[in-house]
Amino acid sequence: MIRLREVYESLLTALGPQDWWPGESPFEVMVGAMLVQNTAWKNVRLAIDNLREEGLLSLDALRRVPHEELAELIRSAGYFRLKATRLHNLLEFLHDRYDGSIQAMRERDTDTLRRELLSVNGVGPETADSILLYALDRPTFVVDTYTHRVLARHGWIGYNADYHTIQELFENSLEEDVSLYNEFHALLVRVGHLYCRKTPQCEDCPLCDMLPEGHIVTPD
DNA sequence: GACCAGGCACATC
DNA sequence: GATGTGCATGGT
Repeated sequence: MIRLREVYESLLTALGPQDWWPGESPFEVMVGAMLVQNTAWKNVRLAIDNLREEGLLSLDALRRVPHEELAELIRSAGYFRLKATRLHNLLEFLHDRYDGSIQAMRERDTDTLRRELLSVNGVGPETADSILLYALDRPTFVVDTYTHRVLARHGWIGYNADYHTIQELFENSLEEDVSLYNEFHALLVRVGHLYCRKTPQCEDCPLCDMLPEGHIVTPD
């Protein structure tokens, strides 16, 4: 049985706090969550920098930008036409459902918010949970490619484990703590970048160190 | 020049 | 329900 708390402590000791989405507005976090889908964060930052330079990191401003123009501004984030459409879908949702008020969203319960977010075309489980955790401070564990791969590689879950199962694993074995979920997810992405890419770099991996002697990390 | 990255929706079987 | 495919840029 995986001791997630120990995994967390190991990662934090080895890698330190990741300080994810520091000093950014909830709205900016939402935009980032949409743009980062299946994309390197470096490319997303270029796109967000463009939006910031144009003064477009607010709902009202961004809603007024024509589709073609928005697509060009976020080109660096990849899938730019698709993401322009999906971003507009989210913006219209925020406007229609909450009159653009983050405060109004904060007053809604987490389950309802998650259902509503998932109803937006372009928002899937990870994007919804990223928004809930990183923009709205809800104790919702975010499961992404690295969460799945890192746990599976070290034999803690099966490769066929689905999103909900992995999320429950975290939420059931950890205390409900926004800061903990925030940091843990960021650490999993970081350790994934460093040691658990498609071609594993297991040497010096803090998680491989936790495994029994002679344990072989399984390939994908 | 191939390979990869903090997904998601949709088509087809 | 499972499996396959399109979407696209920029870094390694």
